[in-house]
Amino acid sequence: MPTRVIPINVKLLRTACSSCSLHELCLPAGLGQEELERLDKIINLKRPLKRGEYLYRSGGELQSLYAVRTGFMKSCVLHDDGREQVAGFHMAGELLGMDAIGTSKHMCDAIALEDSDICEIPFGDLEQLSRDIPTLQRHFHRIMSREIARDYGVMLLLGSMRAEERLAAFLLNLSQRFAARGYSPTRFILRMTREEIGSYLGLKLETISRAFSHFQNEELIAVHNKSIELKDSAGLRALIGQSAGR
Amino acid sequence: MPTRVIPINVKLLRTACSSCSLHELCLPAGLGQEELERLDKIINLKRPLKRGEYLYRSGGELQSLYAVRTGFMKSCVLHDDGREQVAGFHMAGELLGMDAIGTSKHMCDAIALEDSDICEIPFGDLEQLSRDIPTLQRHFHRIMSREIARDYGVMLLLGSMRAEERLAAFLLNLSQRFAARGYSPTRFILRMTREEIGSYLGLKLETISRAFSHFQNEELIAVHNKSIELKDSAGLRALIGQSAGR
DNA sequence: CGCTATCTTGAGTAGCGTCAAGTCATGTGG
DNA sequence: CCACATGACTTGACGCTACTCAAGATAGCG
Repeated sequence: MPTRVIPINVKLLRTACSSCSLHELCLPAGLGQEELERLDKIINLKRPLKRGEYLYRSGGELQSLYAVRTGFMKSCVLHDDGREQVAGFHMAGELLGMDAIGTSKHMCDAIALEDSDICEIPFGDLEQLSRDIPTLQRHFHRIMSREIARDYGVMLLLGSMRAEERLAAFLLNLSQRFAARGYSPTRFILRMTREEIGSYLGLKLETISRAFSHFQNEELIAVHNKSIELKDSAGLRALIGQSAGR
Repeated sequence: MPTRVIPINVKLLRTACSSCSLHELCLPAGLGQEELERLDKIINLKRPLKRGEYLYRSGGELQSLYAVRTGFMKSCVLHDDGREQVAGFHMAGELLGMDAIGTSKHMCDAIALEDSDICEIPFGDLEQLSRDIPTLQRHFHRIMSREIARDYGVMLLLGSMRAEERLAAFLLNLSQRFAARGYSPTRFILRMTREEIGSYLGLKLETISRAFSHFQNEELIAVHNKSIELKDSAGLRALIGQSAGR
């Protein structure tokens, strides 16, 4: 028996938003059947990404926006001097690449943290279609706006929270996003390393590790390697804003 | 002689993007004459804001987006626990309020840092019009995307730069934005307090003050109260990325 | 089964925050 | 026009948080 999967013809592969369990979370939210089919026509399913593979690279030309269908991605901003920072983690139903519309060049790398399926949405087609379908236009604007709102939240976190507050906020945010996808809000697997969490939160990996240990001692969470159980979400929530803050 | 200016009828006041010196920086960039006139029809000039006045408040319903015509604004994100952080400073030609499209509620306060004139763009009208005018649609998307890209830059700054790097990056950013508006890139007046700069950069006002003094000793800048002269922009640029970084 | 990446924990330190005192600029009312 | 009040800024001394460096444990992968 062959151990390799037969290669898939990328071009011909058609997703069907209409049959995707995420369609109420993702770009097509709110569309009717006929509109869904029109959207389906412009969307391609990319070759699945293996863990560690790039979806796009900083500096690359914007072709498409991408939606995570399954899996887990991160985006990393790069500074000239080689510094690098995780700007976001993306799970199923979330849209990537919107930072590139302004300049037509991606300003970050997008990398798979686990094997992932990605829907490709050619941007020109999307703009065209959203002129015809006001609901789609409206929802696309909402998605971009939510990204801005999320960024403001991260800025608040980075600029005014101390280490343990940041980590608590991060865990609660993950929990809420898992819940929205029908997964347990209290037990989940971290797809990223301590270093990546640290990078996202503006902290060093040792600080993340210590904070995990401390939360565990306080019985707020249970950690075993990458698996997390939130044992006292309310406690975590209470922890945010307690420390005087900067 | 009356010392008070005669009140202006807010509703009837019509701006004219076509005659605005900022129109190539602002929303109408790239539009033709006829399109400009259609955009003019949906835009109102608000009553001028006095220093300290709110343009909108966190939690308020989204009605319109706003463009700064003259003056200087800040937006402040509020955290439940009362913490507050400056999320951005906005100068002429820049658009405010895009964070609210996702939820229909503003997630920050917008406050005038000096007397300012503001153009009001009813959001529903803008969506409508941008379906008719692809150039406008495209440019609106670019503006939202640029806001996302800017936010990523701020996240990088907050997450991975030390105090003096942050301030240097901030000064260079202001310089470049003044230059784009035809003002001197090397001499300008800070419209905000040290505390507001600190809040934006995730630092305390004392740290800002010390960094200014240090830059002055190094002859990178000259500071007198709120007026700044950049004496060695290259030096400031070199300073970013030198210190080991986090 | 061994190699490597990842994680944990400890000890020492640097950078920035905190607190405090004092200067300076701006505006107000007498 | 000056005296005074107020807010903004500067500077110093000290302390705490999170970083750095280092050693060892653990897990995942080939």
